[in-house]
Amino acid sequence: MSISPKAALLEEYALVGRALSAPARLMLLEQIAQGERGVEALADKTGLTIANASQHLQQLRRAGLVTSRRDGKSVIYRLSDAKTLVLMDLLRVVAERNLAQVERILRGLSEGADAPEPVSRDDLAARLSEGTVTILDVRPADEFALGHIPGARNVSLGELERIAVTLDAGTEIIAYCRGPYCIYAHQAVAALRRHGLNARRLEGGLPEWREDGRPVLADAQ
Amino acid sequence: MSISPKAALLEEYALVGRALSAPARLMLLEQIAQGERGVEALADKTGLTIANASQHLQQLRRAGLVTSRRDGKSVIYRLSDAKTLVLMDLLRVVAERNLAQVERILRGLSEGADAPEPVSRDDLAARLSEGTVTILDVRPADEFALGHIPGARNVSLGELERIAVTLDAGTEIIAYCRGPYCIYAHQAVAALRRHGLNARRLEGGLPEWREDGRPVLADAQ
DNA sequence: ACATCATTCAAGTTATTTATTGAATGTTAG
DNA sequence: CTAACATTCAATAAATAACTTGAATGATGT
Repeated sequence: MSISPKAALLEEYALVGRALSAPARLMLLEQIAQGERGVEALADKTGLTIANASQHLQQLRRAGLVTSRRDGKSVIYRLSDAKTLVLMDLLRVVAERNLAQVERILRGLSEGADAPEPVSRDDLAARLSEGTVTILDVRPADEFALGHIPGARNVSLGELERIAVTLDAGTEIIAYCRGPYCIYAHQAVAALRRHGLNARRLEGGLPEWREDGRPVLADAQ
Repeated sequence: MSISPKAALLEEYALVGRALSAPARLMLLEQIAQGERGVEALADKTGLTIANASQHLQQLRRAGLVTSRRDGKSVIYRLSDAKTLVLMDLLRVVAERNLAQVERILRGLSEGADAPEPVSRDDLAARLSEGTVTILDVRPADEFALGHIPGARNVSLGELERIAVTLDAGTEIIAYCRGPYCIYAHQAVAALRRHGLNARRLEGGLPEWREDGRPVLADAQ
């Protein structure tokens, strides 16, 4: 303990903050939150080189945000626990609350259409059992396969325009995607509303839904 | 919006993480959590130069963690809201849970004496009304003056040895300091226990106590 | 044992961040 | 208006972090 313990402690706490300070690592966290994955899959999804992704993942692990295990030839990364999700969401909440820039970006996604308040997960759960709602999962098919809300229909943003005309204008549509940092649901809701449909966004994404202990359907591996 | 909105958003969220990635800024946050203060006072307390502190404070402000207002010649900084405290504490929790290094540093503070579990704020509040407990505030006098738990006695670590012999071995002693990152209370409890006293640490510090909506006594300014 | 595959390590380059210094800004008091 | 003061800005040097490339490690299957 050559330096003061106080400074040493702050250094360790700052390590956690530093892990959250690079967009590349937030992207990785978002992906890992969809379900555990190996380095190559994560690198693919995020557009990072494998070596680069590996290094970022090690930083996340050192900070205690993710853990890894070896599965045959692959190393599988997953979130350590729910605290990582809470941290990720707090980052978003603080940013959205205080950074005018974020407001502008999110408003830009709606392109004129007014974005309605998101639906809470409690509300959706209640409505799910009544069957009075259409749920759209706007994530890529492979993430949908790893787990999705029961009854949700997987639609890519590209297909959305084509599918919009087939949807019932009377039934409310609720769209969700990856979670705090994902903008697919924002874009889907805006597109649907331009078609005159009654669409809203789910608060949070699949990781938060799962974390609530609600049912998640996964395709057999 | 020259780059993708997704990347722009992540950049903004990462800004919040980056603000939490430097020990100097965590120190500043800890100080600001004691009560609002001007740049010079914060620089003094943290040992930073004024210009340096000013720049760090602006980063914290850009990230939305603190806000500032002008009061005469001074610029006063304060925490934006309770979310900042939650973020700070989550950093500590994640670090303590996963970083063996933190464990070692904290254990080193106790120097052999086994550290008991901290007392919850609920427990302390209950015991306060019964008057069956001695509360020690081990922060510097000026921070004590800005606000402290009613009935607490302000004692510096230096005075502690001298005062230990005057304390009743039968009454439980509860020590607190600045909050998540402060180690004074750890050290005080260790010292008192070496004197055979029944001492424990309060969970969290003054900022958390205040945030709970509990009474705080401040000396007249 | 050998070849193969996924991941990590190591070294070098580029880009960011930090701390310091001195000047500039904005506010109050005389 | 001017002087005094607190803070911020600007420019620099030093320290850190990010990304790339190619080699090394570790596990699996033949």
